[in-house]
Amino acid sequence: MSLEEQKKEIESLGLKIEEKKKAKSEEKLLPPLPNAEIGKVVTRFAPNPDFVIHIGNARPAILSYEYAKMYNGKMILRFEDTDPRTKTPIKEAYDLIREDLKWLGVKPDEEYIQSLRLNIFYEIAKEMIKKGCAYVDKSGDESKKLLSNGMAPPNRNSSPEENMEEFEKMLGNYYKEGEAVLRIKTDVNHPNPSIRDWIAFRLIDTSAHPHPIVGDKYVLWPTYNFAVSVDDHLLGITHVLRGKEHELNTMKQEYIYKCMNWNMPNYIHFGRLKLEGFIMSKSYIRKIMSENPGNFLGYDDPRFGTISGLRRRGILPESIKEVILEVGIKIGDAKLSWTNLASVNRKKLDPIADRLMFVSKPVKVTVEQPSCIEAKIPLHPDKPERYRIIKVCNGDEIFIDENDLKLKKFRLMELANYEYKDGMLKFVSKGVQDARKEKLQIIHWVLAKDSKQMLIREPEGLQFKDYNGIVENYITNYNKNARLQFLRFGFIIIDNVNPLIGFLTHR
RNA sequence: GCCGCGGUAGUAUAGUCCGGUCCAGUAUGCGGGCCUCUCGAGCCCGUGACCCGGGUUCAAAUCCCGGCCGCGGCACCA
Repeated sequence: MSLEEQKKEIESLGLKIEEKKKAKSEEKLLPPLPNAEIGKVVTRFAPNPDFVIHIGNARPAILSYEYAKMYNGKMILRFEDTDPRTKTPIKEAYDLIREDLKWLGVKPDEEYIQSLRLNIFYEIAKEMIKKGCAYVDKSGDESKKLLSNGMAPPNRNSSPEENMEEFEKMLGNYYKEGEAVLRIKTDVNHPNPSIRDWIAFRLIDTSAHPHPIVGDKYVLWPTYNFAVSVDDHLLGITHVLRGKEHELNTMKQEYIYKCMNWNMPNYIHFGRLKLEGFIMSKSYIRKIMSENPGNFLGYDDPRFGTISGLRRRGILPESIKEVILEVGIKIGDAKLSWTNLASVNRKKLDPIADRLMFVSKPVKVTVEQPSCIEAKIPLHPDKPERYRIIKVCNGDEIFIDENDLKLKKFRLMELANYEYKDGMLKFVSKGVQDARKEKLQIIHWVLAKDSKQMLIREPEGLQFKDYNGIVENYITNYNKNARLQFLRFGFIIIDNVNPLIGFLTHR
């Protein structure tokens, strides 16, 4: 069978599995959304493009997409890149996030980039100033102090006209960073100090901190809560699915909706999602990568909990989707166990991964047998029509795992039964029945003259456990990213073809 | 410290709103068996949980109060 045919085969198989799984996950429906009407639900996934996304971000992304689909609505991707200074967006991150979403099967209907919408935010800000809902505050830390004591900053009662003039000055580069902010009038006595007249716009010196998309074109930038409220409304978002770290933001945003007389979307806040044993934190990943350059393979290092890391490790997007749907929208935190993800993934991999033999602790032994034997070994136990033939003759050298050799007597899978004596592998009998009768262990093996060296790396926390082993030469029929099962070893993914390097996805 | 929110087996989740059908379902893990020329998959059996203490009630995982534990927020970050 040609490689092309094989691919088709796998695809057709993969599709079947997909269908099977779909039927299953349709049984497990997501709970209904409040106030949701078929055809009218609009959700959004709004990442900050300052890094790649991880499995925790995948939760709002997948749920937003799935709910939109469930209600025949639409889902919007919105890049929230309104801080060129402390959370500076990375130019490449926009595409990397798009790629990760595509891989996850999340297909947004529309896409927006907030840094390209600043004029819209300015217009809404002006409306709010006219309505007396916002004011320009030039008192810096003094205002902060006053507010924390429940008192009004000096400019709080300026007229809309005065504020408009000041706002234009902010826009016109009249003030420097830190000299003026636009505040939303809330309640200076609100029990939570951070809600008291929160800041909607601040000045950022973009000549010193250029934005990756708009450079130094703008100095006046909206804060998260302002930009989010305006865009959620303007883009017609009906349901916001986000982490519980935003609960307070929802309260802040309410003031905008009230002032503008807009209807608030429905909010669903869920808990934090962690993947046991994986690093997810952007800042920590960045830190260890810069502290140990050369020790990590990139943001897609299989030891990281990033989407690209899991992909590179060999996890299937359907597996991620399945566990995310399983976790659902509970407010409580969830620690996904790796065993669980691995088990879900294994079941999806099992029918599509070809089986090959790889000896992780190879010992070379010579066989002694009366004649040549041809082993016809299926590439997959369920598909006996796809196979390779390995011919073994007297005097050939074979690699066997050091632990298996201790068994002394065993069956080489699909070949024959042998006894290890005097440093030689002596032929005993051929039939598998004999092996069964004697309860011989069936072990894997690799014919030396038909083999390749391969490095398999098992991610273990921040380390790799490396296996410098020997694999069948047949592996050259597969490309980078091919997923295989090495018999009695585990599921692997080919990361590099020359030299041969793979990652152990899981056992 | 202050504000808010949670706590079902090792892990994840169903049930909690509208108390009885829950001596708590499912998946995974673990133990055993079957099947299989893999230590994978599949099939079967088993194991294992309502944070603690009070209260309300004929009846509480479900309602109320207190405690303990955990999480989130308290930015000119998102």
